[in-house]
Amino acid sequence: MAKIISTSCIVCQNRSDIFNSLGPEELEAVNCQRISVHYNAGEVIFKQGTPCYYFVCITSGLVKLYLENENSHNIIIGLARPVDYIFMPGAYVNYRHQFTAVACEDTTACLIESDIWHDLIKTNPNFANDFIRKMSLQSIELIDKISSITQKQVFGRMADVLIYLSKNIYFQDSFTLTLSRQDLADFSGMTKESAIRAMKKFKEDQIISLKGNNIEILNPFLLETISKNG
Amino acid sequence: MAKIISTSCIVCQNRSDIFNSLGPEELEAVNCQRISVHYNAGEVIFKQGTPCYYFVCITSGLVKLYLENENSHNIIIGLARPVDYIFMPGAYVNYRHQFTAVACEDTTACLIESDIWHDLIKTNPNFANDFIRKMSLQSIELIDKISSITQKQVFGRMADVLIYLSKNIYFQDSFTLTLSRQDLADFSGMTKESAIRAMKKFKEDQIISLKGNNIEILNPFLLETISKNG
DNA sequence: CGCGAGCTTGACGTTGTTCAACTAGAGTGG
DNA sequence: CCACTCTAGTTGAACAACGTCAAGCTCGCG
Repeated sequence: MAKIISTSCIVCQNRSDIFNSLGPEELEAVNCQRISVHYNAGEVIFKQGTPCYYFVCITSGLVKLYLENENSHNIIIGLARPVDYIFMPGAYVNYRHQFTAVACEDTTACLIESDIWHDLIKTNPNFANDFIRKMSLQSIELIDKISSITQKQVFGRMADVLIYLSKNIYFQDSFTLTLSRQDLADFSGMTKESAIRAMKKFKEDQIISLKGNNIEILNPFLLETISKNG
Repeated sequence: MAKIISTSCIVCQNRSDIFNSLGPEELEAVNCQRISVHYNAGEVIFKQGTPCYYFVCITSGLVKLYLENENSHNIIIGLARPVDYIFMPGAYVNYRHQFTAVACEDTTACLIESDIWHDLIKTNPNFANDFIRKMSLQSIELIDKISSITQKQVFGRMADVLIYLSKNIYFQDSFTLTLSRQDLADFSGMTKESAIRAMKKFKEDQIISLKGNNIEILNPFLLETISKNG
């Protein structure tokens, strides 16, 4: 976790889409203020329940967002990738983090003070509009997660997770997992053992190929069917 | 489902809080355009998957918002009460309803065109700010729901629902349910039978009194404990 | 080569669903 | 006014899905 040097927001290639509606002066204001940080895999970016002062924009790596529970297993409610920022519902409500963020891979992120963010919302209607759109997308993802976890059984849930990973995280049918089996389990709301058994079944049925952390979806159509039928 | 006459938004007592940041001209613009509608208990206000043109503000009654699933049971993701409006994440994304809304009691609502709403967001920063705060609250509710349903067993989940109803819907420890047992089950992500058994247990343990649809929480402290321990 | 963390597998137990039967109350038509 | 029906609620028994537990495995690393 060390501060690193990086280019200005104005020319940054890893800038989140949300900043596209900002003019050069606004971007410069963000740039002056931002803090760029490197996290090693496994390091905590922020903890559930702690105050939130910063918006976190991911410029490289992969971050898991999960709900902690002392009595029970954790549950991953989302992943954040480069060109994404981490949505923070608490930033407008109780100024607390609702969930914990941990780097799954080595990750770099820019921290942007929420004051600046709030100012931009108030002064730039397009930024506000894009922000609302992003929050809406996030709500839809949460609703999808509720639907998946409550209305489907293990195979359907695991199918959802594999589809999500290939479409929204790795952008390929074939990918090398940087999440552990425990993470997959937490993401699909089941135990590690159930996750492993579900994947084993998919492998036996030739729906995926699975060698260690290398996954290839061989039959996306069947996987979709399993996802649909629960 | 008939159009009814009602007072202007400017003096309306049942107006949603979100409108507090509007000036008289803005309120008048909303007023000119709004459509007031009465729904009988059980009537559908809008269906999951259909286009959304209106924001729905509840002025009386109670509305359940739920995810439909042909293979599986429905799941209620929220309730909307007077002085609330129904959040619609689709209004900024795909212009489709993500869930179905059905009146649990006789309900009146004002429909407000989303165009007006979008204009207000763009022209009135305070309105935008309040809207973002409301969406944030909604996200937190969804996260809480995920936490409740995935990290707790039936008793914990039912405790959550009873606490939610008393604190956020009926505003009393003693209330007459206008939701069916099936609704309670859908709200806590379990079957009707499990819901009934959980309530029966609470009754036996003197945590609640239960006569038909009349519920009184006798031991809120114990109920909180059950909620915490899952 | 040995250690340890994460992964894998099987046996078993628990939770909660499913199914089927029964009850109570509300509405309907003879 | 009384059967009749229909729906929501209730209960018990059987069953399936999934979690728990314990043991063994693999692979990277010192």
